Amino acid sequence: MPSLPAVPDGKRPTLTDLAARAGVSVSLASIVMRGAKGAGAATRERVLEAAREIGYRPDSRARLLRSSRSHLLGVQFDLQQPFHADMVEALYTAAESAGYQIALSAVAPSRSEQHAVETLLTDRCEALILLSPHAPVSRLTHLAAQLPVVSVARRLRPRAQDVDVVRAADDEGARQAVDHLVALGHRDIVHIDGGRAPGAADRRRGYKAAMNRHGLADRARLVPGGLTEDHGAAAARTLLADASRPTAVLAFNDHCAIGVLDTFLRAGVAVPDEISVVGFDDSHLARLAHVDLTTVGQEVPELARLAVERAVARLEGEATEDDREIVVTPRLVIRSTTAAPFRI
Amino acid sequence: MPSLPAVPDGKRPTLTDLAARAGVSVSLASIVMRGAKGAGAATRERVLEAAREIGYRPDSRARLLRSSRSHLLGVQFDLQQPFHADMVEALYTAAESAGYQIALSAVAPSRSEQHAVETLLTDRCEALILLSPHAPVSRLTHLAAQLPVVSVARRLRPRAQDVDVVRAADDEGARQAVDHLVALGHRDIVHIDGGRAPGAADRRRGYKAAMNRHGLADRARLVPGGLTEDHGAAAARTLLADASRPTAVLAFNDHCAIGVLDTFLRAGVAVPDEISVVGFDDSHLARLAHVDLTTVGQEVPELARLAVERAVARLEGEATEDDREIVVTPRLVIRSTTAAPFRI
DNA sequence: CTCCAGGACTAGAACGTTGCAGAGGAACAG
DNA sequence: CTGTTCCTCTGCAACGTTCTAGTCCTGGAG
Repeated sequence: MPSLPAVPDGKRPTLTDLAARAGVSVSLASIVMRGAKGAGAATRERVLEAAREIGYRPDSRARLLRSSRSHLLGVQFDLQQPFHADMVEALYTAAESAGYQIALSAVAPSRSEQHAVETLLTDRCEALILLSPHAPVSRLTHLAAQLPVVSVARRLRPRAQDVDVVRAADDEGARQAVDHLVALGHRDIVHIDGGRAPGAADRRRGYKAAMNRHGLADRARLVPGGLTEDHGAAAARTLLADASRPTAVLAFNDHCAIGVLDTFLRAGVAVPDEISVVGFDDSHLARLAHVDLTTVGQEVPELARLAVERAVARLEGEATEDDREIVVTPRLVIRSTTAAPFRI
Repeated sequence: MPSLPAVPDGKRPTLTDLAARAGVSVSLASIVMRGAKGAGAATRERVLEAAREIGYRPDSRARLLRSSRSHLLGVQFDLQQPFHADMVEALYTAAESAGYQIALSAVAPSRSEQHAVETLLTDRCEALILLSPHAPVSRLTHLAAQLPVVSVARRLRPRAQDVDVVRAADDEGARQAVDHLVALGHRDIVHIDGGRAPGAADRRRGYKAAMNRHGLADRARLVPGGLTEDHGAAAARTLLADASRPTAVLAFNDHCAIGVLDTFLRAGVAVPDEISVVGFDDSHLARLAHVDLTTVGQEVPELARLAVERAVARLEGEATEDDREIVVTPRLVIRSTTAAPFRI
């Protein structure tokens, strides 16, 4: 015999069941359940009581089907990026306070962006918030022809038609980091970059510009890196093998910086005594007590709030056409991996 | 070619639009779009072509509303746990090959489990897969009275009524780790535990039992730890402050182990030369080239497959009542943080 | 030639909601 | 007492699908 149905009757209770139980019409039950006005206090209480008794739960699909607005924002994120995890959390609360809901779709090695977006679309999301999307600009514009699209943390150049961008000022962040290091007395500052990752080009540019401005153009040096600990570790090994070791390193992101830290540690190079390290993102990794990494904060809650705000503005037709890009100034968070350089 | 705006009036195209465009009835268009049989080859092609032209996309909400089955599995996961990220990825593929879809709902400091489950329920998920849920057993059984519930990685004792459990044999994993260390020649093996975290009690038990079996009962030693790097780092500091330092450490999970590694590194204690370290989970953290942590693998794809399989079995009434718990044997992955102890 | 099987196609009723157009009353102003 | 207004409540038609029960063919068996 097949296992017993989860619920006695097997069926999940509907508005009709609820209405019957409370002895009112379906419409009235609906009114009560969504807290609309137009129901008497006594009846309201009776309906709510009945709902509790039979364990009634509104069916969001039917609800959304009926009202043409779904109030759903689709969010595409990468399961392996802590920065995305932080963003998703912030997006939940930002969306909630704007009266919207979030539908998540994950990207992973075995699940492409294309696939992720596909499911969000069939779920009838009204707008898409894509975290550091890698898709070609052509695909993004094609999407944007169908519904509002916000790209977070990935700058689009040339600006993609109809695609909104919310991002941190990566160049400015790199500048802040360099300024901080220079103020401490550093002159040999290396940047381990992020290759083709979203934001990497801007961080490179900001780094170079800042070095120039401090008259250190000839000391500027880029080392190829990437987004992961492994990339950082490899770059750090390159630096260690070198005759002239820098006194400070600006890594592409926190992950990368941690790879750097770890490699230095293993090689017996003291941080920050012998070398200073700065990360980027201020993800929760950086905040771990034993890491305590100086890093450039991306103001996650702010980015999330703006992304939602922009998506909603497009949906309600409030946004103008000439402010497609919102840039948030990052904020340097000084912790314990930077200090004045070792003087000879 | 960049197709033109979906439909003149800006509305997303529906089956009716598609049918009109292709010159067939709505029913037939539906048949073609879901690949059912009952349509001629020529017509089929014509409808598909029309769908491409107007950019038609089925509306999953309407679809699910109509067919009483939603084929949706709700997954609750923690944004901050890498192990969960790995599981989610595996769940996507497992569900897909079982003909089901996944709806994600995240747990985070600012978003409770209760809230996460709430949204999954209103989304009409047919079953719930909860990754290391912390909810009290009473709430789980209450949920399970409404729909099939699978708890992954959290053992429920006493067995909760109607709740399925899929988990790794945590005690067995701890045993494997201890056996490995003993085989290498270690005798002073410490376990940094996970407190009240799901699985922690079993790992403690497995550790103690293994130590007993090797006649090392009097050397067994527990140090309070936890799930994060910080917990591991704190525990490691305790060990370092001690007069008699162990030669090997079994940490509660990879995160914790990494905190331990880092602290040892900073203190100039060489791993594995002076002390061996073993983690738990084989999350991608452990696989990073510069970490290369010996760890107990949880067989993520297998856990995911079984969780989906079990949920589906309940839904289709195929599962019996007396095999509520599925236990998967973990597998020790030996990397480079373990070696024979330093001999005096 | 008749009959029937079966393939291609269609009409219309669900699914669980919400929104709209009203039906009854009670309260109140005139 | 009449008319008006407001409030509570109801019935019914959507929303975009799928499903059931057909209709209308074509062609092959008898």
